[in-house]
Amino acid sequence: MDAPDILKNRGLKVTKIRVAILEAMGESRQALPYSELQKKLSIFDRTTLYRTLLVMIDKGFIHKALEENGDTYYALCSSCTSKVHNHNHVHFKCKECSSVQCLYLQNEIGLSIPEISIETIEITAKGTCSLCRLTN
Amino acid sequence: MDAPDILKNRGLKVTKIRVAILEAMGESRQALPYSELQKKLSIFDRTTLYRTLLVMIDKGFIHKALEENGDTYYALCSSCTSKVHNHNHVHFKCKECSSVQCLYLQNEIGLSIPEISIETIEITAKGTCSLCRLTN
DNA sequence: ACATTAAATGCAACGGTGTTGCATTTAATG
DNA sequence: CATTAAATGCAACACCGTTGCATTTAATGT
Ligand SMILES: [Mn+2]
Ligand SMILES: [Mn+2]
Ligand SMILES: [Zn+2]
Ligand SMILES: [Zn+2]
Repeated sequence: MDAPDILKNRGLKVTKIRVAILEAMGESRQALPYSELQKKLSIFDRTTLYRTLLVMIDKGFIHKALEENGDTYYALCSSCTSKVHNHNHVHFKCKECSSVQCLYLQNEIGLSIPEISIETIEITAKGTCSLCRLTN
Repeated sequence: MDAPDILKNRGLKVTKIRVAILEAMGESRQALPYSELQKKLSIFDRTTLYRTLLVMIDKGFIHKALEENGDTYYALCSSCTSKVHNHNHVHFKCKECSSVQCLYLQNEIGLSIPEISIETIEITAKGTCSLCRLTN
């Protein structure tokens, strides 16, 4: 299913920038830093990009995978809706190539601390990705 | 041991802003967002604050506990040196009062994924802190 | 195909943060 | 107290987050 259909099915207007964002993120298979989205979508005003990202987060199309050193990495959601947001997966950043990806694992990771009520857990792993391991 | 001694013992010059940062963070017992440090230390130029934070991270005095929505939370290190940085602990943010703290737990949390070599893991938990739970 | 309208867009503008260069000041040392 | 490497303050620039407002556009019904 292509980007315009995805948008229609979820009751969102089909606009150029929304299509462009979905296509850019679908191709890369990885999280994209804001700075790169900005470059790829430089035909659009950055305010429009900013507001579109807000909408697409809210509607469950994308999520923030990582915020680091002022850059924010965005990734496609796997099963979110405007009502239900599920981001209980691991984010991985390669120290070599700086790529960021979502890792969907089998076993859930839980935490329990006395006195504190924990609702969500975010895990960011860092190391060397499979591609960079081959290169070395 | 007070802030000037801590700095001397680690071979750093005792300057006003370094003392002020150590004291501000020591009192709060929590991570402080950059924005708050900026306010508390407004007598200093913000470039100096910026560079001092860089040095103190490098020297193992403080670390970034959380980066979220453009604000960075800094916390005191428990046992880091300029050579060895140990941040394998959990960071917790209360959704009620926005406080951020370091949680030093017993059991280590490990992750293992085929093809990928994981070196470090960062865990951020969110929920309601003990103080806010009492208030509710 | 065309008019209607709510939503989306582009532009301007402001404040905050990250970052660097450079001249000046200061903490440590003997 | 003199020396000097380190730290500081100031200026400057780029980038990001955010908002208001006027204009354009996608969707809908006729
Ligand atoms: Mn993800
Ligand atoms: Mn910490
Ligand atoms: Zn890599
Ligand atoms: Zn709280």
